Amino acid sequence: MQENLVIVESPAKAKTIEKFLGKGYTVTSSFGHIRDLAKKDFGIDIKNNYTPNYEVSSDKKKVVTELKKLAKKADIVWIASDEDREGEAIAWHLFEVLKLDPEKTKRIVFHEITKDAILKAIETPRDIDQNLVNAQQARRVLDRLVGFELSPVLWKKVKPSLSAGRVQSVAVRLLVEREREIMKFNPVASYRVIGNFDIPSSKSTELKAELNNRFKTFTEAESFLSDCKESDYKVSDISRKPAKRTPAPPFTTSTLQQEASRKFGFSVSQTMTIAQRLYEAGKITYMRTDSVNLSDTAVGAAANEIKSEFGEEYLKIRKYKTKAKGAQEAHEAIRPTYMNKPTISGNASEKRLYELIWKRTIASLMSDAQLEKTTINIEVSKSEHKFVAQGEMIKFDGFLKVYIESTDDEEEKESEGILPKLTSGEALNYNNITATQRFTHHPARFTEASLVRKLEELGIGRPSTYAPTISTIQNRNYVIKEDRPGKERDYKQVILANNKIDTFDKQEIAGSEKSKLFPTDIGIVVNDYLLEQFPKILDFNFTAEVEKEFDDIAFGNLNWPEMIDRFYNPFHKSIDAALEISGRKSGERHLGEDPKTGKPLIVKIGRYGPMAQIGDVEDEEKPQYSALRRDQHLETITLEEALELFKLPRDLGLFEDKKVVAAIGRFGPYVRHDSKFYSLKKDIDDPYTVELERAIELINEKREADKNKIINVFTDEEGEIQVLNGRYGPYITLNKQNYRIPKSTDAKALTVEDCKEIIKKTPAKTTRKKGKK
DNA sequence: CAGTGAGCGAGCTTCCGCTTGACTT
Repeated sequence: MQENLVIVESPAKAKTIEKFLGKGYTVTSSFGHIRDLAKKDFGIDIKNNYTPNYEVSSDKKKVVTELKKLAKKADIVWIASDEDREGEAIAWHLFEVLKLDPEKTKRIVFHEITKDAILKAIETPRDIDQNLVNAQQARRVLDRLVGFELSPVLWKKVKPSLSAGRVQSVAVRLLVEREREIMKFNPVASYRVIGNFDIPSSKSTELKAELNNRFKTFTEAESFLSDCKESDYKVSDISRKPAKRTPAPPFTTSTLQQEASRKFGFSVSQTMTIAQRLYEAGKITYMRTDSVNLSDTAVGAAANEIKSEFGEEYLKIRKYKTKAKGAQEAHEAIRPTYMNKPTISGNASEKRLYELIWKRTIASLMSDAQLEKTTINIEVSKSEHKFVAQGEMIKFDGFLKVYIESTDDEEEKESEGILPKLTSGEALNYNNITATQRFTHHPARFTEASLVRKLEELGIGRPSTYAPTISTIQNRNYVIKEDRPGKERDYKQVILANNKIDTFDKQEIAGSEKSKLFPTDIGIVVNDYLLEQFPKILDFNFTAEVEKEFDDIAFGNLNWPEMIDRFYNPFHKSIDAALEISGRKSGERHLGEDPKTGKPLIVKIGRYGPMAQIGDVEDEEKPQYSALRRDQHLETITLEEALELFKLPRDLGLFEDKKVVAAIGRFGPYVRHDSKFYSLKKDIDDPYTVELERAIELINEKREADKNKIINVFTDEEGEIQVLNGRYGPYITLNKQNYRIPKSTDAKALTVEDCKEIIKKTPAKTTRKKGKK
């Protein structure tokens, strides 16, 4: 019997396909790419027509040996990697590395994992498309050149270990520019007027309506309310208009990330981890895709489910087409494998994500919702302005029965309910009319998911890299994801009720943020520098432009080293030019003079991050330094705020003949005594005012707590072995290394020998390979 | 893992896109 070897990219896919093909076919996977450019010397021979130097990655050595073994045994090797650029390159690398025989190698592709599709693919094999492979090589080489030439410039000019690249640097730019827009933004106030009306003809109901005008000033609002006091009200006009709503298309990677973030607050990497588990369990299709397409079999299964669950009238077959820039359509949309399973077993997040995917997929094939929008105008006899009430009634729910897409708008949504029955000309009485001062909102900060959406819109990055990119810019400390409290803001409210107008001064919290991305000072300085020196790379259209050329290469109309050469020559010149300019980029700002010494006060990025400095390094007297606090930024800190920093550390006095000092560190305010740290209590202590007496109290408290922490101490020739109580239960510590105590051991009873035994048995800490997380 | 910020300098950092495990304090 003929032995066949089929190679796909993912092991989960291999498992499924093996079932379809049966005897004579071994299906295995390459686990993605098996080779990459070497790390040293760029992995590219630039002088020699950009010849790439590929190496089997260290974590792929095992896979490659295994594949070689299997290929040797096979009569025919079927390479079934994805049909896109990267997939074609994987096919070519496999062919090269496994040294396959052209006569015995066939390249096949399929778009859905069904028996029919796979059998059909096997009947229509083709050759490896070298043009498509070349387009990938161009992509790979360009990214390496950009990344490995730009990053070292940053090491010299800003700070070591920083990074830059075609994708990540644009992501940071988007955040920095949005942040600047927000800083510049001045909220504009206006008065929004809401009227609540009684309906004499039906005593129970009330009608809420908003004025079709907002007043710029308090005086205008107040004078309008005085007019209202003297006015009569009547329904002047009622209009009803039919409307419809259509469902959103099935999920792609980026839309799944957005909805999971909006509906459940998942980070993009959380969503991907959960989706990966669902995929491996065979519950959903592949989760890294930019396609909204559903296979015919899936549409059929979904149609059956809709008909039996909701009825024929709820079914509407639609064909979705992908619009995203640079989409490569190697897969289907993300959908349940079995459309007749609305729920699954699994943990809570797996269930939630699965149900979301099921609902979205089903809804995408359901009927439009039919609505009726009603608008009622109310005339005010003493004013030209009108009140407008809007209502919405669902006449046929259609897809709304299962799924409603969320939006990023945080604006409070006025629920547009059903309006009471009224007739034109009917008189109304006001119950109360309220003018509230409202403020315009600055542009929204990005969440992880909304940044992914923006990148996708620009055609930058791929489904497999969205989550890693978001992590990289956070790991480099260009960006931080955090909550920030809002500020208290005063606003005015004028209320007309019971024939009386009253004014209230009120407060609200405005501008609080939850789980948003903020650029850091480093991110801002790096972005400004890159934008100044390498505007082309940071251009939002750069990726789209090179993608066009990659397409030309893929069609065989452009030679890839030529394309790279045209890009590289001017690019490399700009690198040299940037390195010629002496000095570092520190984002230095001169804030003014220190009133005490008359010396200049500056803020800048120092070796350890953002800092303030009084005096010059060249002065006789050494400058004073202070790190900025976490909530302070180079661009916005004022002279007063910076001077405040130098009031710390404060000398509190002596305790047990040693100095006690109060200051603020990375983990917040603390007092230091005898080179030990004692945290100040949040909301109770203030480092600017705390007294010695209180500091001693804190020191004693901590000493007491530490007593309970120590179970036992032994002194050994290797150092001090301590048995301690920790967060995760008792543990042993020696020379700053911690060791776990086996369960069911009484920590108190451990002897020195027991401890040494445990230490010896603990495997040496696997020194994490480079690329710290 | 909290304080620092001078200067020297070995050796290292870094990209984007395919994939899945090992990591547990």
